[in-house]
Amino acid sequence: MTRTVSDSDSVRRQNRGLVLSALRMQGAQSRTALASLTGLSHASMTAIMSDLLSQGLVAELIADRPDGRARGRPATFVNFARNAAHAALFELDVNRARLSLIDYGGVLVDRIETDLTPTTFAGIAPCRFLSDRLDALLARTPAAQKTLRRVAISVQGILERDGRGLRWSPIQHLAGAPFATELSEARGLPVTLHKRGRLLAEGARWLDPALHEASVATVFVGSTVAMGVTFRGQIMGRGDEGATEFGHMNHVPNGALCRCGMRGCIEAYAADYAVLRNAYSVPETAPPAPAVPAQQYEMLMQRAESGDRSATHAFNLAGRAIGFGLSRLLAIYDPSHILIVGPGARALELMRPEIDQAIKTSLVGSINGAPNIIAHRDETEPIFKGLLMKTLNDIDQVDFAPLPSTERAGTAG
Amino acid sequence: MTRTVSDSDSVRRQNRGLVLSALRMQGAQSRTALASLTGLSHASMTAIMSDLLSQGLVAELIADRPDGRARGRPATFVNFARNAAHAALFELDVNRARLSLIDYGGVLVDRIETDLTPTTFAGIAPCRFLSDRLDALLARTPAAQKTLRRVAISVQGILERDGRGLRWSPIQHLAGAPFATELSEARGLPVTLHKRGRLLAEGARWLDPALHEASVATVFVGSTVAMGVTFRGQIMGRGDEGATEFGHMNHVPNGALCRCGMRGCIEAYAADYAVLRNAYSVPETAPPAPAVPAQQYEMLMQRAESGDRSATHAFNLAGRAIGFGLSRLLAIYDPSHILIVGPGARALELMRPEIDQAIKTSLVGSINGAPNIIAHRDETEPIFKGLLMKTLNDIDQVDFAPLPSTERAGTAG
DNA sequence: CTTCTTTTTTCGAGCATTGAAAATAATGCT
DNA sequence: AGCATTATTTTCAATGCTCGAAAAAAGAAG
Repeated sequence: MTRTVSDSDSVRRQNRGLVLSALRMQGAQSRTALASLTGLSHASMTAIMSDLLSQGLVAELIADRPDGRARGRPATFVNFARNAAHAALFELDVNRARLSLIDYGGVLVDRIETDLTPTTFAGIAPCRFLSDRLDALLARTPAAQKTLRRVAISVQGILERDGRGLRWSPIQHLAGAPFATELSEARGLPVTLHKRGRLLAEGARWLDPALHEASVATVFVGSTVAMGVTFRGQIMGRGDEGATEFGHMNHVPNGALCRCGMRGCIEAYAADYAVLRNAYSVPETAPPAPAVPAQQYEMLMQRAESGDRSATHAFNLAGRAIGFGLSRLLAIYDPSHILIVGPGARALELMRPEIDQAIKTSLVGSINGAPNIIAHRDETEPIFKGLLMKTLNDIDQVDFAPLPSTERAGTAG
Repeated sequence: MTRTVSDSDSVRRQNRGLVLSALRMQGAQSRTALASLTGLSHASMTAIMSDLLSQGLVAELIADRPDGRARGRPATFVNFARNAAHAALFELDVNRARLSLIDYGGVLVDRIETDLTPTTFAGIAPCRFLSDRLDALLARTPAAQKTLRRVAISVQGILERDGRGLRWSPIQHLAGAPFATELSEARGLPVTLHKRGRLLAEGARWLDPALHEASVATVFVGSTVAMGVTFRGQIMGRGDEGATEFGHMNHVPNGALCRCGMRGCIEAYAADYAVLRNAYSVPETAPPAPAVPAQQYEMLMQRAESGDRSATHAFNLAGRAIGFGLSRLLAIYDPSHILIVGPGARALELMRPEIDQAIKTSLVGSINGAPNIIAHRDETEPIFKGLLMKTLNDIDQVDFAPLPSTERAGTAG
């Protein structure tokens, strides 16, 4: 249970959070619209909004858009004050690092990309690498230096239980390095680490509003296989839950060699390197390629789509691995939707027959029916969007929340 | 998200719930003790307690136990008023139905047991069956008739999404029958259906206080294989989440025939009938026995414990199935403890080597280390305890909660 | 210039929490 | 027996939040 005492302060926080969420979700709104969106009374809306305005978190928009037939008093829209805060978002991948600067309104301000190789972090300490990019980014937008409140990093792998480091990562030389803590101390800013799967879960809700309240498993298929889950629109827990190691769920005991060093993982059948390996009849115990060029993977899909036998076979094996993984997932957690994202999403139709077949062999799949499996063809947006929304939400609810008391709009004195 | 507006009413409910939970967990307490247990101020404690007293939910105990060296004003202990409510709890099993009458204090008042056969519910409608037992029970304790507030039923199988019925159940002729709704209408009482796995999750927290805040997967091994999960002391969702179909997770494609009709389920290797089948070298595609006498299962364990080859082999196969199931579970959800309960708990040591072996082959198991696997030798208590606590909690928070306003202790007039 | 319409703010009431002070109820010492 | 001591409960006044209703504000329509 671990519930905690509730008082009038927690009431205000709850309702303030409600308002901010509504604003994040629906964009600029009038106070009246927000009141009905959140269910709060107009009176409370006024009070909360005057708090937010005096804190500088939101700003009133000038009604430059008189939409013709407006009868009564025109509504003043409010929205996030873009300059109230900035955040730096790193996305670390096996072969690329991307750093984005966003403002409090969620707008992308600037972006830097850097290629990574398996030896990058052997040559430079991860903290140093990140710090350098951050300097470069801030040099181009000096105004953001003062308002930068958070650094968030998307990583792959297994996090420490305290979320401050990595126990294992497919990105070489990253595990064990306390770069988040170091960077945090060097900059005097909160630096958070986010497992990719968790961000997939977060991002999926924002990609398709219809899924915002649903239970969704989002599967990334590409250089790795990852999964995040939401449960009726919520992500379990505060930490890095909602993330799974789906890609490293065992598919076949003692099976194909995975990049993680284990054998028989789903990833070892369904990630790009695995499909490639199978398409070219390389023994499945051969060491996985460190990185597969996007073109090569694309070409393989084309070959399979045009009927090439060995390519088709490779995608069938991938589908079978994912299918049995999903079938096993269903025994534990039964989502209403399964979203496939990443480069491999394009190959869903190649894999679907095997996926369907595998799900049919499970009790839950056959009783409850297979969930909707949908491809979302977008390699990075779910992760970026998830990272962005998670970070803005942290700023909303953590950084800007604990102000103890605020002066109300002057009570006539 | 789906959060809702908070007001002073929700504050009171939250804190009231806190007090009741503390009382359920720790037993009779003084107001002062409850205040420090919940974190509420003494003043609030007085207010909440006078609410509860005037509603008749709790009663003050007469301090019949003057414990010697008590210095100041002696504390008056409060506890649940046992006669404030009663509940009837059905536990439906493949071969037994048990009905317990409990009071609001959680004390078992009376109990009726009935054997079931695969044809029981072919001969009598489930609603009728339940209603008859309930009449018999109430006839023996007429005082409970007026205060009976809820009927709760523990079942096995897959529930409808609305939780009002069963889609599938190993108990013959139970799926599809709307007995919960019928019984509810016939009696004018709320009747709730609970999946066994969910109750395992609920019950595990109460069996061992140390696990109350942990993430636990509780596995029942016996005539079926079931699992419930808690996450940092919480059970996901309001409905029947927290339950899984672990027993029907696929272990080997196209493998042994399961009672559910599918092939290769974990249950088809690890339930009592499966171990029996393997120990006697019956083909694994042979139809499962409808029910295995407890004695026969016990004997099998004894044989294995004393070294009998075929018996040992059968338990090894069971361990392997459970082990791979757990290894696959770990990829999705990583509990700190795994509790094995039910008749098969005694066989844990026979299965442990294979379980450990299987977990070692998974990435999460090898990075994070295997979770603590503990046997809890108690066939029915986790389920009963879970059903009891869940139902009492429902009475606390649902039945007794929505009273709109209560008179405070008279403000000097 | 007045009337209508819609949005926003103000006002008073109601509730729940809290810390501090007061009341209560027993024991221990003189 | 009487008074000091000690621990538990209750009372009191202050604070903060929400809410409904009424008032104020800001344009559009006639």
